[in-house]
Amino acid sequence: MDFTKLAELLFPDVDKTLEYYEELYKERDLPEGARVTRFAPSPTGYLHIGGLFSGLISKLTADVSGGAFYLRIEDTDKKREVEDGVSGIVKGLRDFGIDITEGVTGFETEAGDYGPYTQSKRAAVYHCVAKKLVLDGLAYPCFCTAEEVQAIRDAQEAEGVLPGYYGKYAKCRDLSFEEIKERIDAGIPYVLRLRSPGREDGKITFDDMIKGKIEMPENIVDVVLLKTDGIPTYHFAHCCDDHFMRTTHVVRGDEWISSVPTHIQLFKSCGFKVPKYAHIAPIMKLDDGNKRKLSKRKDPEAAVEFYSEQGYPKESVLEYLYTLANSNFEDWRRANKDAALSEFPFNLKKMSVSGALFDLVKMNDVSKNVICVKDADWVLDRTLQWAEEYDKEFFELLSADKAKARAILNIDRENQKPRKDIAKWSDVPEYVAYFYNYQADYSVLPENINKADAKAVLEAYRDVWNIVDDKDTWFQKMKDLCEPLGFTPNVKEYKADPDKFKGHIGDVSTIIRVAMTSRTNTPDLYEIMKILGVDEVMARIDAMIAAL
RNA sequence: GGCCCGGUGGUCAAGUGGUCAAGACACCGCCCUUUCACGGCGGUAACACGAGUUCAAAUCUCGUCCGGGUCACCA
Repeated sequence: MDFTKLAELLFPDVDKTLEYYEELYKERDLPEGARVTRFAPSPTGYLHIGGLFSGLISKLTADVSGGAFYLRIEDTDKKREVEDGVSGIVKGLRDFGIDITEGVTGFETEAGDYGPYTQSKRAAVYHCVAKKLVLDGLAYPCFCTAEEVQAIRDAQEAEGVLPGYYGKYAKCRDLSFEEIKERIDAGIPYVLRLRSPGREDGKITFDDMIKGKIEMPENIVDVVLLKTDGIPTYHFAHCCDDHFMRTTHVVRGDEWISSVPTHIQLFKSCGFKVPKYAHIAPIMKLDDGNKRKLSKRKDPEAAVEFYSEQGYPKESVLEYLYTLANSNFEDWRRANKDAALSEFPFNLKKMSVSGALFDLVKMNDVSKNVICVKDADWVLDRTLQWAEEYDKEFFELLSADKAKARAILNIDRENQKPRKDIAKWSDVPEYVAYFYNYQADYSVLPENINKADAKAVLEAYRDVWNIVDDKDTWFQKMKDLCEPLGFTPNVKEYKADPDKFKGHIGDVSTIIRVAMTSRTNTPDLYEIMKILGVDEVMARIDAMIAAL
């Protein structure tokens, strides 16, 4: 067979050579050891938390090596296409700290010397490589219909042999030039297949940077390179793009691991250098006692949007993802409380081999630690940003009196003992609720406190409280209340002989706390009362007295 | 089913032949305390199972079981 004739028949429009592209997309000028990585999602408009994770790992891998990271859009599946599926992804990445400086940067925009970075715009490159493969006798057109391919598969299943288009089952593999030309002239659609050089019982080993050494059967299947419409399959596009974009390390989800033999074979067939692979385990969820991948359809927390809606600061999401990525991150964070995330010595080799369960409780803890050390302005600012988008009513409420809002959020903040009340901005409305539209609920008063005693405490307290008191005076007055009413200001004394007292200072303060807030757990009461103001404090005390 | 990968407390996990098997979250208790918190200290709780190799196995080998992934003109 004259492959030159075949190549011309199949690709009459390809006028460039491989050398042309080799020259166009030069080796990157980077220091020794620098890694080039990418994140390459489909433009579904939806960013999965697993995608964010994968993108983050990819970027970190490049960053710690002084390399490059870019975003490529893999839109070779027309069926999946959605209107502008790119912006949502770019925004999602940006919202959580991954700014794209190379590759696709938004709807119809991109940056960098290795573009276009959108696969649908790279047909010329794929066809050029495909032509070369045909020229080398490593690819051929296949005219089998979907039904025929399925029939082959069914027969193989019945026979109990490896399913797929290969060897003696590959009906179109050895068509003559004339047969091919006849069909093409007749307008019969065809795909381009790899003429796999794999041996039936060949083995291939490769070293995955996360999973380690893996041995697998060599690929023998004549995989599809170009679909009927001339668009490449993932496998072929991966090979061409990662070669010409000069990717050195392919970081991707481990669902790809089983196609590595195919990919390595493709790279070699094209005469390209095989990149290093790092396959990361997916983020899982516990469902009915079984682990499974977080699912776009079933799990709201799978979408990155969820974290925006809930109001998790991007810093928190990032910190949590870091803890999943490298388990020594938490130790590092404790030792470097103020260090920027970028200073963390991320190590691809320390990635977990199997999938971690996503733990929202842990995530909340991480987030509380992030938020508790920030100042009130930052907290107010972020809360307002969140509320403006997701809780308009609350936004209006806070905006109406920012000084008050700031004062509330500043209670017990900016001191040595920060509270950890807020994990996400959607916690704030509830957290500050008793300052606005107060609905009293005295049922929270602990059962060990007698109502008559509570009433007595409140009646006595309403006469002594004074908004101008400093904190020591304020507290002293509360203590002074204790003994005349049968309580003790000394907790130890109470514990030594509980029967001697009606309660201790903690109970007294709880009574007042409940009157003010209808809660038993709040930040500093002294500050709360100052913010409420004289009228409100008196009104709330009176209201509770009346209710008891 | 074939082929890969994995199985350490409820969760995330250190661990690479010799440790009374780290640490974090969650839970419980105590302490501190001028309330609430924060913090400190302590506790419950794990090497999937069975054989081997070895003086010695979470660690190496084999088998079993369980979990995950993948077998497209989807990525």
